[in-house]
Amino acid sequence: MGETSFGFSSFNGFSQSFGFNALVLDGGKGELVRAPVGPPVVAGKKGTPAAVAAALKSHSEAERRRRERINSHLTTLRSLVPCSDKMDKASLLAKVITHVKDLKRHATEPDEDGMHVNNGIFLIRASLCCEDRPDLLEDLKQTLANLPLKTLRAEISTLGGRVRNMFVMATEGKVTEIERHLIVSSAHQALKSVLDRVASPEFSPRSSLSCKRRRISSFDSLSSSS
Amino acid sequence: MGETSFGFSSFNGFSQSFGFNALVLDGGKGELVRAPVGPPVVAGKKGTPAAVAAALKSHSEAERRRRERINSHLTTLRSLVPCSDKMDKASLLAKVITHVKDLKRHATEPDEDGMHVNNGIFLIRASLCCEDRPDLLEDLKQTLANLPLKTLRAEISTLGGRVRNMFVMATEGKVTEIERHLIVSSAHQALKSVLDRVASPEFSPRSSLSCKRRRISSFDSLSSSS
DNA sequence: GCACACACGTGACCC
DNA sequence: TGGGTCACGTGTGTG
Repeated sequence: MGETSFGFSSFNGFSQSFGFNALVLDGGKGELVRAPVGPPVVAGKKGTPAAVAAALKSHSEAERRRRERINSHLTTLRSLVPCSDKMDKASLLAKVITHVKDLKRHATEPDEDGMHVNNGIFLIRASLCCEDRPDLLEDLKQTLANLPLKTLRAEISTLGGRVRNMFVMATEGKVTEIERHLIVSSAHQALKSVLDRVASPEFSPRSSLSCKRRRISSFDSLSSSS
Repeated sequence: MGETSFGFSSFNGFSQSFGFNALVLDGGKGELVRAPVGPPVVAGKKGTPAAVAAALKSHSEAERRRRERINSHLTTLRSLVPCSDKMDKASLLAKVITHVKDLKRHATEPDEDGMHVNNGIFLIRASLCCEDRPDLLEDLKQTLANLPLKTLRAEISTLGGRVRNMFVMATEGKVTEIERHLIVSSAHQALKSVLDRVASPEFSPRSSLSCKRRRISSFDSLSSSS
């Protein structure tokens, strides 16, 4: 049986290229493959040699299809998790595991701190509530454009002369923990300067700004003023 | 070489159990394994028979370790994605793919409507802001217990005689789109009745309730009252 | 018997 | 050169 194993092994290199033709070729040369050993070593157990050869072939083809199915899934997984190109199979799966865990973790604590981590890409949610002024929106737009973030969503609502803005921004690519803190603090700083430009604090005691997990919520600031 | 292949195949069953001992045994019986064929069939190409046997053994062991690594990752993945027990390898990977896609999709639309979907399991975020009263919390606790949801997170803050609650709740299992709507609306209804029990609306004009995407935000209600 | 899925050892290839 | 990964065919078990 060992011999037939080896013989078919070499033949199957061709069967991959030629597809079904190889079956005919294989069936024709089936005897040759088993020739090197004199006696019918183990193969005598089953039916005619041609039949067992055909069965073996369909078996290997099925196995090949199975491998292709698995590997195609692995490549789509590779495209789904970042930086997994040219990574070995086991490492890819390990990365998929941590990725799933990360995503799952953030799915169960939504909106806790206004920031979501997605495998190196960060989402920052900032909200801002203050008195309205003529060019506030233009100011905000400029400020956001100068940040190393792209704005995914923005919500603006006004009521009674006050304006409330909410943004969801994301880093352009993967960032380290340190870069994350720098970006967040600079975003906070920038939005704070926008607030300062609205009016002097003593004239606008009810402004609020939320960025990252430290939030001066609109609820708090408005309640304390009432 | 075919013979050695078959011989090692049977031997490896032991090597798995006995580990390194099998190598010694193998070195000692190396000749015996290849004995059945008289001439040095194919093995003449490389070094001493014992050497090639040792190489082959370490090779197959390395491959076995590789398989174990991959499979262990697959089993942890199986524990991570729901309903993937007793599922074939390819299907498992397919499920992992859709799972990752789902999680990713909801990671990029955070907090949009206070509800996150996770493969049939729904997260509902509800927040509630009103005047405090003695047994408000007990009332809330009862109300939530009667909903077909489990509470994942709860935040309570009070300020100036007002109380603000935030809950993240999840369905116990997978639910359909229709069930989702029913659950959400019943949750909204239940929480609304809690608010009504605080005081008559005319005495508590600044109560707010957020559930699902229709949100009477604290900002709106508080601003309108100021 | 047939179809399917898995683990295994092995040749080829790459550092 | 070894130590690693990969694809392959095959043996084997399950339905």
